[in-house]
Amino acid sequence: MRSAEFDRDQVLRSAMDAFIANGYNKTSMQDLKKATGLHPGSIYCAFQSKRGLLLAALEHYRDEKNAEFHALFEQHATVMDGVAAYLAHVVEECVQEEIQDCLLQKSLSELSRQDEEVEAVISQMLNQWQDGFTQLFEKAQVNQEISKEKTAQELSQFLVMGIYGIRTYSYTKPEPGVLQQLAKAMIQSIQN
Amino acid sequence: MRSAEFDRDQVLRSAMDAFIANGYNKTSMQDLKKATGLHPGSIYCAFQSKRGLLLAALEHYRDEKNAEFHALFEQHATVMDGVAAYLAHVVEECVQEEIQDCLLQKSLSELSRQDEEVEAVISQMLNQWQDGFTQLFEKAQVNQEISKEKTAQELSQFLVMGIYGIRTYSYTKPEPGVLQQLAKAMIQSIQN
DNA sequence: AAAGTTCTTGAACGATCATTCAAATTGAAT
DNA sequence: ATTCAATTTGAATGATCGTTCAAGAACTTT
Repeated sequence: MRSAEFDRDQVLRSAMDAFIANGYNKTSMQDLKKATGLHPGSIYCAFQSKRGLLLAALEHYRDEKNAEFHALFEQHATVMDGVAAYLAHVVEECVQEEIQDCLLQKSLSELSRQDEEVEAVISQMLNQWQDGFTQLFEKAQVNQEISKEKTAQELSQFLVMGIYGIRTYSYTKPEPGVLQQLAKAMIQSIQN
Repeated sequence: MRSAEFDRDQVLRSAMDAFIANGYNKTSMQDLKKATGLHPGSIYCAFQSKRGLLLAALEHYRDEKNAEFHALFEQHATVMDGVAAYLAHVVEECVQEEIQDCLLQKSLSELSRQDEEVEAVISQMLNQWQDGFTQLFEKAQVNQEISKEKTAQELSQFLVMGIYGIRTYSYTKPEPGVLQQLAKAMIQSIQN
């Protein structure tokens, strides 16, 4: 056997960035070659197709964000502190000059009516992500940090909706501070 | 002079549907020919380019939705009744089997980093739409229907964020009822 | 009815797309 | 050092893209 020469993580990170910047359909193999340093043949050898590379990039993105998620919530004593920090992080990503969309949200919007399998894969990833919030809200309710007026699942669904909304809102180039205000309003709504 | 044979509104409606179904980049001229009944030459004569057709379709969509907007709010005595009906309408669109995305939101997500002019045009349209909500909330505050704790603009921004979020959430194919619950939670958050 | 102008038609264009594959190169095994 | 198998390379492929344009059809005016 002879092992591949490229660094798989580095290639996937580059592919991720390219897909985020241009969207799936507008990212050509030439773009991917330039971004990853891999020639078409190598990409097809390693990932079967452009679509296969997207699926691998999606998994890589999921894993990266999952690690970020848990690292962030371990840094905060209360769940709501963590949620506030999480939303602040999302807003920070949105206001950056360099593109920092969510690969899952962007790909889902683009491909939801175009590729049922990719749609299902992304939906599952986003639901797993939401489940992470659900567990945190359950913990917060046990600790009497937040009320049990709404179920933990209802709260996580509402939070996820808000994050989708904030990310989309950022496309309309609002004045700086509007996104922070939206995040603040989301937290208030959850705490009531 | 000789007037064009096609019905402009009908052509734009067909183009709208095609762009919503496939996204801008994945809607080919062949698709548009099939959808509109117009041959490539006619499309280029009337709209300059595929991009020009998109811009015309966006305006048509804006006008249609604007009419819907005002018609709906005239049917309801209170502003919050109207908002509830509006959200119910959005949810209804989202759960339909046939595609009913918002052309503005979908196009903005796809083209925001790809075409600055289109991005600006869509952003302006969405801001106008938001301004409609702002005026309604101002009216509701004057009528003491809702509190003045938050400004009308803050409320409309929050509502628009929620609608973006609900539409995106619907891509993940949630159980029926979840979207209604999100809409209900949005209204509760606004009324507090 | 004839002429003139405009719209419609659809084939053709160059560019670019995702993908393939045979040749060249490389690393591991003998 | 030599052989073998795998990866890397990048040119070639067929398909499809948005766009153009010259010819034909149709409406309007004279």
